[in-house]
Amino acid sequence: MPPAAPSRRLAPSKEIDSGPDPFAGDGRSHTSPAVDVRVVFFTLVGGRLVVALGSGEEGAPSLPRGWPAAEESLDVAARRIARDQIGLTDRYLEQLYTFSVGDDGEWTVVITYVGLVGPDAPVGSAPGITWVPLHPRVVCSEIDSRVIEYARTRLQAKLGYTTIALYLLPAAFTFRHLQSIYETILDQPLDKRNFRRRFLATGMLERTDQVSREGSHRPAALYRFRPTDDHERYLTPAWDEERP
Amino acid sequence: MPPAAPSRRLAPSKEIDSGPDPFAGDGRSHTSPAVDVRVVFFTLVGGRLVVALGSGEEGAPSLPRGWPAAEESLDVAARRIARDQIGLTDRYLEQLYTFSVGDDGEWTVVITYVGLVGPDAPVGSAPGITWVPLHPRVVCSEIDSRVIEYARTRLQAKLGYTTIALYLLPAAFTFRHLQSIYETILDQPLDKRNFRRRFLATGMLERTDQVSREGSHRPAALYRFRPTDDHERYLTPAWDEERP
DNA sequence: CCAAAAGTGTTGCTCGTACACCCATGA
DNA sequence: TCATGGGTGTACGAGCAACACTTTTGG
Repeated sequence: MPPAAPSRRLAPSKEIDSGPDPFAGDGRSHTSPAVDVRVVFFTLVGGRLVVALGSGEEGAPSLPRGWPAAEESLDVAARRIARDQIGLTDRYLEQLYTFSVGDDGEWTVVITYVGLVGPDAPVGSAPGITWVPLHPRVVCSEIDSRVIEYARTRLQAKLGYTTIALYLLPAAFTFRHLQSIYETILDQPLDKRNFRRRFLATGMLERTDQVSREGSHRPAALYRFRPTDDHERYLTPAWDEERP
Repeated sequence: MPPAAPSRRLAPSKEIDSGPDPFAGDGRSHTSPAVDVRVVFFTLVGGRLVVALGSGEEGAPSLPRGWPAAEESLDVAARRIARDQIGLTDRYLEQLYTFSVGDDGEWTVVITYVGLVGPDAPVGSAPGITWVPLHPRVVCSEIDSRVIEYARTRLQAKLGYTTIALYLLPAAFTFRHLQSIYETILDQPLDKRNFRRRFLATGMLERTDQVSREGSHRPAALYRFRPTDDHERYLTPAWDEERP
């Protein structure tokens, strides 16, 4: 790869380590970009993965977004956006990626989050939010579209080594339900017996004494996740949390 | 979990989806935080993992940092910082995490990167940069210290399912050398035969016809990585790349 | 010939996968 | 009694971990 031309030097490079001070130097009022936070919230509706979209500037669908309040932590800002715009109080939410967009003079650093909600949450009750299926295609901006696609990829990967599927389920659920979530997100069929065995082997599930009676067939036992919270968090640090 | 008190409303919450416009609303000149980019560069020196530190505001050691130039992409900014401050032109570099710090009125969004350099790079030639071992402790700010620790954790994890060790090695290396890198970073001894077999099984290595003669014992064959670049990149997208 | 690191195979176990039938229920 | 999904066990193969001795060189 070419060693990034030494020409264009918009930021002072002499300072080995001056603290960030974007208002110093040149005459411009700010060299600092805008900062916006966007959340990609998934849930499952009718066996399809759907994402929450609001309506953007000209009514075009776009990811719910906002900017952090003064000195507000990013995680808190993301949760606030989820609460105010989608109506979700507290669900799985994880930072995804940060990048900058800056073609048209609107220079913005975008911090993205992925979230998951289950059917117990009031999906559908937020005004201005529509939940749209990922297949065959989500119509939105190019950038939002790539963010959503990346979020889905990460979700898929993470399903392999965590139990975040928990967040897509109601408190009690059948094995069939659990399996269908994996099948939907991984987009491949799974063997019923192997799935059941492996999941039981983890010891994360607890069989309740209730059953699900629906349809003219044998009722299914309802399970729930054992209340050990060592799911989810894996590599993501707990920084930037809950600074009131 | 408590549903995040509805009190504190520092940012306007009425807007369902106004685009980011940090200069709107209140009378303050900017609600937008400063943005700074910090890089955590690791290498191995004498079998120890070391990190590149510059000297910060009051001469205290701190991670090399800077802020992105106007409309400069974050990845490009991180590479520029690595080049200008540490003297590394092009090495492994990956986004780590973004968080905000904002206690003292200095409100800053910090985007962190992890990088790796091998012994072929001019480590030690950059003025103002010192490479300090991670053990027993790195003396620097609390925040930088946590960033470094998280970077190390991620590096460890990633060593398991990628071949980023490649970036810590010279072009040709012995099996012992390769293994010692894994042992250093994972901080555990590995079985010589199993290690060799598994690594050979991946087909990523190529035996050269050269040997390493050092010490009064049998010379070791030198290997190199086969030039297939499907190492490293796994989940991290290629956004935000090389926008000149 | 001695020290010191390089190099090499086999075995048992664990885990994942493939696969087919009986069970309980409502209609 | 029939249709429908719920629930169960086994056998094979791949891959990983444990483990010790011979080889090649320099001094």
